[in-house]
Amino acid sequence: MEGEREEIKKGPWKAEEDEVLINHVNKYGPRDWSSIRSKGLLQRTGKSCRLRWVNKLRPNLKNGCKFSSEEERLVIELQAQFGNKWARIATYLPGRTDNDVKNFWSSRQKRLARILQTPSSSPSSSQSHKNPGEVPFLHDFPTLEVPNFSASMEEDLSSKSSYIDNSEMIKLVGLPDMVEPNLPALETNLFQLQFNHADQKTPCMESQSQFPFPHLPQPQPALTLSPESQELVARLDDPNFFDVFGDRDVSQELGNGAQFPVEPTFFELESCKSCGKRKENPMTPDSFFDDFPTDMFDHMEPLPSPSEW
DNA sequence: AAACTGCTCAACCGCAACCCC
DNA sequence: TGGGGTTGCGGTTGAGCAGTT
Repeated sequence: MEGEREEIKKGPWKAEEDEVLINHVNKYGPRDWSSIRSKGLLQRTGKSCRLRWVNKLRPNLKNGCKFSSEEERLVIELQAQFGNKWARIATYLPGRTDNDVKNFWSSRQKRLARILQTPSSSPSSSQSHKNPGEVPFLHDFPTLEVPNFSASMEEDLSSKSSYIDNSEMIKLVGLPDMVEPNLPALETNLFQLQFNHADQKTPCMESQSQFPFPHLPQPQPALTLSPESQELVARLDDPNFFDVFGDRDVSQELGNGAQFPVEPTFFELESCKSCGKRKENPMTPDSFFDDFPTDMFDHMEPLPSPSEW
């Protein structure tokens, strides 16, 4: 109880504090956090010191870099696989912390929740969601239907013995894969894709390339689409495809029973995220996708969170 | 140009697991 | 083996920034 009398400093860290913390880690390694305070080095809790180190001071962190499209993909897929196990997910993203992943995911959730808000829904609905890892908007928007192709894929996949686990596969499949169904094994092409668009990358991509992504826990097999899904994919190229949505309000459309909200394409995300700006063109296919929440599909699975498995 | 809105990021809190005595 | 201390994790919050109106 003595310790409580000592003032515990909170709030933003100063450079001097960082320096002290770094020195401590250099001497003793990233441990004994509580001893930093007991030795009087810093008036911070061990917890706070650890957090500061892990989130900001640790070497090889990609501070200030937006998530690349590959990273986004990984997060989406790993979240579907592991649930809100941010620390675990972060281990697959070199240079990213669990906090980064958490923040990334939660901002996507917020964005999506806001986009899906209909006039009839309670304005506070998006704020009342206690668990961002779940699918709040599905509860709030009962008329939002699970996309047909997803359901059909479920059936389709369940009949294919090559898939490890039906429910898991459904979660792992992202639309970019469907848009580029001919991509062979995704994981093996990850870097190729990355380098193909290296000129659009933020500088931090260079450092990213120094840290090859470790293998995903479960490699994605080449995607096989159900006939319905393939038809849907084919329609993405159809100019009339966009007539389905036209200039209608997306949220209203969803409220009437969603057609099939579509995740931005891989390359759309690429150009959008890396430059950090939205496209101006009002209704190009790209901007069209841009107006959709990028994670709309990520939450369609009716299954409980994988963390409950 | 100012006000407003949304987004990102850093940090805190509570809880649970782990470790050590 | 139990208790206290430490560490790790996930959820949440708030400040500051950027974009939009």
